[in-house]
Amino acid sequence: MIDESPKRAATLNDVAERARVSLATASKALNGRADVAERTRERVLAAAAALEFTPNAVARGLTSGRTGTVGLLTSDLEGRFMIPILMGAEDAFGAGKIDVFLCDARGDAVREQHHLRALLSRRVDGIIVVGDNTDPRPSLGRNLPVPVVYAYAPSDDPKDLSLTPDNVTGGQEAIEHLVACGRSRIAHIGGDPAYAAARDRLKGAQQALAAAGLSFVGTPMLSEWSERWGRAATAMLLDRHPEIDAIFCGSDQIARGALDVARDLGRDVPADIAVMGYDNWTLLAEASRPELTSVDANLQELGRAAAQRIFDALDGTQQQPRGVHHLPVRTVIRGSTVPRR
Amino acid sequence: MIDESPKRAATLNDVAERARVSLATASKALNGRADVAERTRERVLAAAAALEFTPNAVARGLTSGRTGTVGLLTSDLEGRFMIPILMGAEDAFGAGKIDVFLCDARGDAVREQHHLRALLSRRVDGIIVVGDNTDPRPSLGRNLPVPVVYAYAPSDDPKDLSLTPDNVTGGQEAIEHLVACGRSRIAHIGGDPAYAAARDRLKGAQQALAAAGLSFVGTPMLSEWSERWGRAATAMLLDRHPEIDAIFCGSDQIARGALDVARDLGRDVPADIAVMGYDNWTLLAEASRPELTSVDANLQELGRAAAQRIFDALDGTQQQPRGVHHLPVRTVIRGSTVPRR
DNA sequence: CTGTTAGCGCCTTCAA
DNA sequence: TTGAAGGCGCTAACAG
Repeated sequence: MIDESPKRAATLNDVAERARVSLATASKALNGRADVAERTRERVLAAAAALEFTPNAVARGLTSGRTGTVGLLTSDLEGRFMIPILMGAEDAFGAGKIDVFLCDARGDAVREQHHLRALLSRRVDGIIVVGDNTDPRPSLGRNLPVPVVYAYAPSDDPKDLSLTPDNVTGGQEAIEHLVACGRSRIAHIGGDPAYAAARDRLKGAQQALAAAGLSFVGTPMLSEWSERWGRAATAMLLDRHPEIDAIFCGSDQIARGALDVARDLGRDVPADIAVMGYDNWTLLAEASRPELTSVDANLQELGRAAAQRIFDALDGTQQQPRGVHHLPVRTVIRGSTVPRR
Repeated sequence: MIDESPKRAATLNDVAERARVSLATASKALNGRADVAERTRERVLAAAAALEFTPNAVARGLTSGRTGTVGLLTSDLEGRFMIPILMGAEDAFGAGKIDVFLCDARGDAVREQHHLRALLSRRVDGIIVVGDNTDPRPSLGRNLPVPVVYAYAPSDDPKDLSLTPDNVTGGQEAIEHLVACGRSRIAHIGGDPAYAAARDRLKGAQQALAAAGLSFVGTPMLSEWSERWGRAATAMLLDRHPEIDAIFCGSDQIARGALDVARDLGRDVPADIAVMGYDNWTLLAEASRPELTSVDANLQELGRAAAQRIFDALDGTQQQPRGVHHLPVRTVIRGSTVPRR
């Protein structure tokens, strides 16, 4: 007879009774503790199996104080940056025995506060706050009862721990790569200058140019994180400065627009003009013609690191580090800067 | 003196002591029950506020049997389809007082089983299983102790409840739109025929064509869900059948490739050729030149619906529905099929 | 080795 | 209107 109705989950008590032992003994047996006779343990395990016993982590958490649970508080799930970070964190935790509460605040402070309360009431062991840009964001506050790590968007409170990609170095590396490819007449098309990301990448690029005894051709153009802007800016650029031999773009979307216009105008990439993107959004980078060289922020690694910090804080052995940490990026080279052999 | 170290969360007992009432009274006062004197209630609330008391949902769940928690079991977080579904579900739940456990099985059955155990041990009130394609997937099994809803990828067990977009109707609507735009020499470039999505969309398209007394120009070409394939197929198509006046593509990526090649070959879109995509991935659709008409699967709505089914099951009032439900799609019209005025 | 007992934090009867 | 007591499922001392 197959029971199709959802059944009540078996409890440790049920197991104990079936195995004809006390509740405590059943607990010990199932938790693999030494002070249980082997035969007894077998009986208990058999009973547990027969009953499809699933230990109640909720009850367990009540006693231990640990729930084996962390909160992931994002400000915009849709954002392209959330996902890899979230994956990295989920990955690092999933390896162990921790589950992740996902909360999307939709960029709304009130909703965020609401979710924070909910997470605390569920007694999460830690919280990761994920932003969708690298501008500092308001801190959740000090002395919360659990460790908090800010990922991508740093907290505005230096007492908090924040992990964010190193956009300045990213800009540097981009220019260094272009220079290494023999380019010297380089232009820049960036994203919205209201974003720290746009400014930091530009800053790094300018530092690297100066170090190489160069400077940008024309004024760096910052406006919008869009393909459309990439197209418009490239058209202007090639019109005013036909001599440029490389464009460093502030995002892959912008770069994609640049590629399209360069092609329309009959310029060969990378022979005439090298084009670099930023973010290494493979979906765009690998679908481009030619494929796009881009700077990767290692977001999955960043998510993993954030999870690791939570672990560390839980172990409590180490002093919880503070401040904003800038994590390394890496340049992924493809056909838009180096011709295929 | 500011305490910077994480502090122990206050318990109901602390509140009761501070308010000089019994634990039971404090509980009643905080839960807004009637049988508490107004002055007493005020004292309790004040004490709770002073202590920043956050009720322990874990302990509460122990007694009530409900944890106010559901599991979201995805097979591939990266997948483009997860996110809107996940958002819809998170949205629907967030409106109430339910939090979501996110688990990414990485497409691995073993890991999925592992996560399932974890979710059950945490006594989630329900589970949503999200797939990244519309092919039937193995059921988690019958008579689990909680309600389960399959989203996007249906379960292979008809006794389960599955919500999946109606790709056949989507294909129909696409063709109907093209026909309404006055096109009659229509070709199809689809994705990987190993996917039900590719076959279903084609099937719907053929039905609609037949209904209009038409048939595809050339043989429908199915191969890969990529821009590259869109480019290659379009080049072949325009070479063999220069007379075609519309291309229905199985995805926005394919359509994007088609647009690019049409432009390269000097064809005007939409004047000479109308191009339709599928999925309404705004990132691609709105960045195209011209912007791309596409079929939207209403995934966020689908996620919301899945959440709603969990709610219904929890209320327990209604009989849990079963079987595969095909949810409606909608065509989003943009410049690639209808010229801007 | 095994079982008894006391909580973990909260809610819910049931008396007082 | 209040408070004492029991229990949710489990673990961690202690005794036996």
